[in-house]
Amino acid sequence: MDKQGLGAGQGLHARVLDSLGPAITAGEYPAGSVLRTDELEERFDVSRSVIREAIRVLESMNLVASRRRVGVTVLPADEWNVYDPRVIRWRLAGPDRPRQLRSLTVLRSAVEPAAAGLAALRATPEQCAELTEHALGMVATSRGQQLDAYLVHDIAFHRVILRASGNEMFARLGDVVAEVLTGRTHHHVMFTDPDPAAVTLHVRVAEAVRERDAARAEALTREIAAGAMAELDILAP
Amino acid sequence: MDKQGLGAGQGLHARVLDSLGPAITAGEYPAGSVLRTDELEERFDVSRSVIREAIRVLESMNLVASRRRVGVTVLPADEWNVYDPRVIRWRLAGPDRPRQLRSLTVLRSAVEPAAAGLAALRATPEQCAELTEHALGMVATSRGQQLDAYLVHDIAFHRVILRASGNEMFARLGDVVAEVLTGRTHHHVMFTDPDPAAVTLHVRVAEAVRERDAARAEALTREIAAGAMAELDILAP
DNA sequence: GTGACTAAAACGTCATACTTAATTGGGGTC
DNA sequence: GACCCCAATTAAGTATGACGTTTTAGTCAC
Repeated sequence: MDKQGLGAGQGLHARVLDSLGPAITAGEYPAGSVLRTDELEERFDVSRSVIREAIRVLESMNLVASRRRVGVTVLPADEWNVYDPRVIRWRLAGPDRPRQLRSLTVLRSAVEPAAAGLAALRATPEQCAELTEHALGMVATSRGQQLDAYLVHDIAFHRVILRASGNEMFARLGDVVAEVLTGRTHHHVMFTDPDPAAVTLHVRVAEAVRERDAARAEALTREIAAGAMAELDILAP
Repeated sequence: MDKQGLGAGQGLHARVLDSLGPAITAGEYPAGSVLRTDELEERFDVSRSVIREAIRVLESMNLVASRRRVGVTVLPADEWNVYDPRVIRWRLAGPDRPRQLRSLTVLRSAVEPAAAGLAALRATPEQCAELTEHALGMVATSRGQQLDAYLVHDIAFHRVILRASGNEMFARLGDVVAEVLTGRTHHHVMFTDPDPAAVTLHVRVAEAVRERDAARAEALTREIAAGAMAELDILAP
């Protein structure tokens, strides 16, 4: 997977970050809470430079704001850079994971159909092949408790769609989709095999893209998205 | 506007950041370029701490990666955290502004209709009022070279829609939309008054939301988005 | 030619001294 | 008693020197 985000990278500042970030996004420090550098310094038993660098990163995510004479104050949640991959991951690991999963799924539902439509227009032959390959992979692993293998193909499929759209903003949501799909499989603990209807839809999307049928690719992807929302009891708008 | 992003905040590290960030996103340092801290230290005439903190922030945006013995290397553009507000602003200020504007407009076109649909279901009476107020403001300022006043209402209108959707991921795109709209007005230098059709559409969206007609709000917003894409010669999918 | 060992280069960490800005509170004036 | 101004305090910001760690590259022996 990706390098940043998971596990305490290397370096002390990353360790501090991976302790403070989740704590803040989990709401352990309510908005307005104050962190003092020297207190953290003692708490983590590291030097000031390390704390300062961690704080700078948190500040760049808009999780905190640092002001002289007052300290580092935690910002309200609606100011956080919620598109930052690490913030997303921290929040998905924390208590408001369900809420976060819903938000992200709604975002997916808006973006992926559009991406699929564009992909139908712009996908390269290689990307079409990848798409077909992963759709077939999903079919092959859709029965008999092969959830992990299925997940791999599912993630890859959506990643290719987003990348093939040719839009960099869409492409960058690949990690988000991966997190959501992983979360769904592992948390919502699906002991049951995937919905066959969803599997079929993926195959048909791959077909539509291959045939350059943008409208159909978009509509089919919208159906996939509707299914994902239904799973989370989100009313279909 | 927002605190972070514009102008060299306060503090030396912010000044370094506002010099390096735009340079990197502008492609002045091709992917793989190496920056050495002591070189930067001398170049900006600041201490190591300052450089290191700036580097940490660039690293958190995935613009660079720092490795021992080799230095700070610039990452390829497709790894950047393109949703970071500062990255967005830097890129909009740089040479690939047109490309960036297109990407963001396509993103808007995917997100805003969905947001409008949700807003119709969830907007509070206050938000409905704000919406109407800004739509009327747009009407009032749509003639006679009042582009700046018009822009204010336009931005506010779209911000309310995104916020009223009740989805935090959508809400956070308010700044992006603001940048795009501002960019369109100031760069694409519109000497002409806004398109009357677009103005009318905004009024009708406000109506639809007030009347809780999600489908209509979504469809009308889709029309607005199509107009924005047409302005940039993006083929409507 | 292959292997291991060594040396150097760059970032990473620590400790400390000093600077700057903002808040607080006291004292003075009206 | 209310208000304003100034100074003291506090915590972040900056600078600097020393040392640790990792990675690359080069050399030397076999």
